[in-house]
Amino acid sequence: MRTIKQFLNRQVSAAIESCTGLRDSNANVITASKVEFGDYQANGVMPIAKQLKVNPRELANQVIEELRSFNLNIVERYEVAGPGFINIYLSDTELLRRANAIINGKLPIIPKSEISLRIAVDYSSPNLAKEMHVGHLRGTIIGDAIVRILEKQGHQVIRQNHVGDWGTQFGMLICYLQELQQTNGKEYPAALTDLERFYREAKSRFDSDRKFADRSRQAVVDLQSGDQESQQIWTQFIEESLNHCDEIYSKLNITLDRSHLDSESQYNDQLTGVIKKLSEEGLLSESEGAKCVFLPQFIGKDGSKLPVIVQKSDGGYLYSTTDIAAVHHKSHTLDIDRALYVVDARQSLHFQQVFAVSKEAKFATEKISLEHISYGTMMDSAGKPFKTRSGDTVKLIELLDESVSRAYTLVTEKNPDLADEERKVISEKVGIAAVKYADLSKNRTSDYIFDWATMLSFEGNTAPYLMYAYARIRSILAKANMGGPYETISELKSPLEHLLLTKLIQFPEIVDTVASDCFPNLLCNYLHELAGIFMRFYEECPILSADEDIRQSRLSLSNYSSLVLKQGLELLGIETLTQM
RNA sequence: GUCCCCGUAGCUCAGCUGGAUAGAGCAAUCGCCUCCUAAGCGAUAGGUCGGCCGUUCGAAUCGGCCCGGGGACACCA
Repeated sequence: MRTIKQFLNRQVSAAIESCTGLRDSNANVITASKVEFGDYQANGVMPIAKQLKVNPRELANQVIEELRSFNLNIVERYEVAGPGFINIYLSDTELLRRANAIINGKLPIIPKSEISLRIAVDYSSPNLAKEMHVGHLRGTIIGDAIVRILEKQGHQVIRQNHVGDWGTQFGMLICYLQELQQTNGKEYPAALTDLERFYREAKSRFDSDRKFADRSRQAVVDLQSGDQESQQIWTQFIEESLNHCDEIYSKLNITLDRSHLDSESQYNDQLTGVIKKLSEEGLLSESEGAKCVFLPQFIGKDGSKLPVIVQKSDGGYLYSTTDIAAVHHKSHTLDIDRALYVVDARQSLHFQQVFAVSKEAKFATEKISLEHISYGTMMDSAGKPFKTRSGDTVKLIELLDESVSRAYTLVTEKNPDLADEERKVISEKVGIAAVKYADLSKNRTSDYIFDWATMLSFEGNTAPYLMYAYARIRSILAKANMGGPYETISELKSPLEHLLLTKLIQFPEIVDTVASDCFPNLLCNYLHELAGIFMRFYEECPILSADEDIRQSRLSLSNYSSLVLKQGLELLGIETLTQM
């Protein structure tokens, strides 16, 4: 199943081939940049005319003649414009036919991808030594949206939450827990309700008490060599920490659960194998006591070769080693086609190195596509990394709670007549949605300025705007009180209706783009534009008071709008409401 | 020093493989609720797209050089 854009691209390209003999040319069909230019425009003729040294407008005319002979029923007419653009106007009849098939369920809103791939997506990946903080928000939200989109397209998605549960700091935490256990008996899990504080206390012990620090280092060794008591405390700690994560995931409507854990500790027993293989491949060398891989493309500070250190001089392993082992696991055990790593942009060098070493040493199969889906840092309104006034990281749970409580204030203000219970439900959804959407709607690669005022204004290009649009539609459909099913759009009377319908039918094109490029903000932009067009339609075109046939048609168009909005928001991990 | 990212309206940001007169939202000013939810709609105002040069029918987009900001760069993750 192809989208209209893909279809037109192929047709225009074929027409160009008949006119010029050039095969597989880029027809460059895009959504028209302005309504005056039709629904789609093909920009590909001009570069080709230039290449062939012919007049671009003349070639465009020939291509159009050819296209007309194809008799495409989706196209109403073609026009040459400007220096050689081909403007394409879609046929309302055919648009209606397709739209109605989608509304009544004969065609899917989002067609399945032609090929179903096995795709691993690493995302969220909190460090279990601490509580999740705002720094984990982006990766978690963006990753979850990507996962939902890929799954919807019919790919086999394997979520991987690569939690940090094996680092050096766990020795410190285990030791501190042991201390508390000795003084307070079995009370110790209570101390873990505030992991952040627990970590700070342990850290300050570590920094101030030499003996404690030594015991901590020993505890890491004990833990990693399988000491029973250390393991037991560690397990308890991890369990408690994961409970915190689960609470966040559930609050944020994130699809991750315990079955998606792909923890660092799982790779512990594969690390020696990684070193061995690297050595066999002749890639391993020793430098200053550490085992390293030097690849020519990585240059360090003073122009010297930059190592990928895979084993420290004290014998310990690093996260590069674990990540390489994980690539092997994805490639050879999970048979993955595409591996996405939704991780902070600051780790891009790390991933370049891991990917390069993995390919070089054949930990990666030929077919696997390793992609770092990087995102920028979260900043405060002054452009500095996001911290509390006292300089601590902001706990994610507190941020979410604040958003919900601000939403509650707002709902109460906007809709005071609603029962308190309903206002609570609405503010839960709206508060969380606002946080998620504020993040998703920005290009992931840029740094993100987190600002309560902007995000919680609940106006403009925000989740509440989209949710409100949805609630309005549902409200009309409920008021129509005809039992539905509102499955037939029969005519497009106003240009706005044509615009709205065209927009709706383009939904799969955007989903397709996001699936390949992993930029969820494109979907946000689309939904915002769609909601905007609907709002205009709503203001300008009477629905319930229209004559019967138009009323039926507009209700169906509204119904279609609600289906797409709901589906789109769902793909972003945002829930809808029927009233707000 | 090397490499990577960024610089678009007062603020926060879009701008898809170069495409037609650079778009939203917030903030500002002015209109629109006896009418389907005003968390809305319309209108006005606001830009030498950091700078210069180049590639071409066409550049915010591609290339080069500068300026400014951020990040990464050997035993943390």
